[in-house]
Amino acid sequence: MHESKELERQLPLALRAAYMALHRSTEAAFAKHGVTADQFVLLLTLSKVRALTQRELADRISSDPSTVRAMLVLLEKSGYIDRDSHPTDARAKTVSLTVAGRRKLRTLWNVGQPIRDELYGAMTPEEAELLLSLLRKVARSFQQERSLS
Amino acid sequence: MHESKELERQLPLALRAAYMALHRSTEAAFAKHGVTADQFVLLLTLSKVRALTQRELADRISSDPSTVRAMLVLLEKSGYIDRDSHPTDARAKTVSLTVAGRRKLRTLWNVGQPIRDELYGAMTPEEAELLLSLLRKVARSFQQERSLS
DNA sequence: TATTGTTATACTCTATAACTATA
DNA sequence: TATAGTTATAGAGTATAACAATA
Repeated sequence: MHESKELERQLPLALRAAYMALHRSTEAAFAKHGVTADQFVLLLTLSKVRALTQRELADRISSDPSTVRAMLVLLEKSGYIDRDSHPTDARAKTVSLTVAGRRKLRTLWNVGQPIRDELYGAMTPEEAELLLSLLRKVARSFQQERSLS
Repeated sequence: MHESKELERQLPLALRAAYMALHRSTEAAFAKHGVTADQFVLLLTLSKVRALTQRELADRISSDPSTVRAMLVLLEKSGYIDRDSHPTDARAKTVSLTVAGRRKLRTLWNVGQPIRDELYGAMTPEEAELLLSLLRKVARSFQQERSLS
């Protein structure tokens, strides 16, 4: 009873603190490479598929079309992504990595390796697996709430 | 071997997705109350102690003095916090909640209850406890890295 | 009618560097 | 010398609303 009241307060703050720590480390590591942590997430998301529309991209990185556009404009200026007209939907644009974008992503992946080592060094593989599944439960619980409205 | 490579990629993204989902829900819930999710975290942090300096506050909410100052200026304008000169250190200021700030925090706590219900509804109390301890391990692993520099 | 993307706009958070005052 | 806070400044993400073109 009493413990759970405390837990209730601490879990959201702990989630924030853990993310902030990760985000800050990533931001610092990427600073000299001219890419933000969020831009890295966008590039990484693009690398897993051939191409996405801006709307799909916004959903996947937990953002919105307006924000994604602002990020894409910056990334396009840096030459890391292309925006082409969609083959079947004339309203949409397909976003994809350029060759330079793929190369940059490989560099960033290596730059971020010490951060991931730090992360996984703090727990066993079993704990990491468990954490992953719990985090997904958390994300899913809010997505359901979102789709209700 | 191969699974762990995938896990390695997914855990940071899952942490981000979970936090973003929480943050977005919180932001939406607080929007009509004129307070951001980050300001709520600041108020909540202040509520747990009598008073803090701006430097201490920055550390506790995983931020920096400049950002904290910007937030405090807004919160002071809204009448939720006071900044008084520190009793023994003339350089420092002590930040504390006003009566209005405490009242606002109570309101915000209630407004946020459905979000926490959503969060805890997605898992058992044991899982919540486990998630909390794993998130703390994550945060601690990066704090150590930080203090080395 | 609904959806994709754009544009304009405003706000918040972030972060660095130079600075003052104090320890 | 180091630290607490301020200030100026710039940039990046967030988000809403109005809009055009298309489905």
